[in-house]
Amino acid sequence: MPTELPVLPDLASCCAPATGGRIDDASAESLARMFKALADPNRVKLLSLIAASSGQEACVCDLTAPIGLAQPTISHHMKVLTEAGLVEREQRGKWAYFSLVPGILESLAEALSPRR
Amino acid sequence: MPTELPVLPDLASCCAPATGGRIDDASAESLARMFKALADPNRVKLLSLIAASSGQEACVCDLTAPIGLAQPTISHHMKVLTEAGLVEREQRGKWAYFSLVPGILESLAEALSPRR
DNA sequence: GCCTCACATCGACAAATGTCAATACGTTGG
DNA sequence: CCAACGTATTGACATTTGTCGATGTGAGGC
Repeated sequence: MPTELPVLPDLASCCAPATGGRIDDASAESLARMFKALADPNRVKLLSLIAASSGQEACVCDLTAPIGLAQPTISHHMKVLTEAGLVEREQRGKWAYFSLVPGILESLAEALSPRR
Repeated sequence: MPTELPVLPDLASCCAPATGGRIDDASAESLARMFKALADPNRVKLLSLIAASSGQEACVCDLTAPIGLAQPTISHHMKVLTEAGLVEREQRGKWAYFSLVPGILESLAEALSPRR
């Protein structure tokens, strides 16, 4: 099977708890990679918009106006979110629909919860 | 009351849920600011080390060796974490002790939890 | 008072990031 | 097949970021 999948964080290693013990290098990097995707206010807004949309999905055309950035910039941010494993992309006709990866935010939240 | 507090995220606005509705600009920026502090693997490791330490606290001298970075770099990362409101700094004698801000990770986790 | 220790700040540098205009790509409708 | 539309990619640019060596600062110990 193809190794070297560059960013897609397998859920197993992505969400080892950050607290409650010394974290290993791989887990720290997986976690940091996902947090980095959330480290931009516009990407937080994008996620929020998608989560608030009916069906938990939205296309780029729905996101450009509320955020107030140019279309290529929105595409760039969506690529970052996708490669971080936070959203999924599905092409339907001319439109690209993005939706939250099920359970990913819960997993992230779990990684943050202390004590376990 | 003093406005323009530069980074310290008052818990009220920092942790408005990112999902479950369109987030406002201020909340998006507060959230992004905290995620940005977590967006570096070495800072994730630092938080993990502190959380795993007895008494939930550690000084810089305890953190330098496990992370494997120079002392000024550790100090820099701790400053980032402190200014993001994730850790607190307390000077005791010659040492600077850092500890997790109580409840902050839970609040962040809550902001990530969908549906609310 | 000095010297040492623990830590912070400064200056510099390469690397990564956010943004946009211009352009390319793929799908649909005529 | 051609034109229009929705997105993605490219190239460019200023800004930010992570890192370190050198230096500054402040508290204790002699």
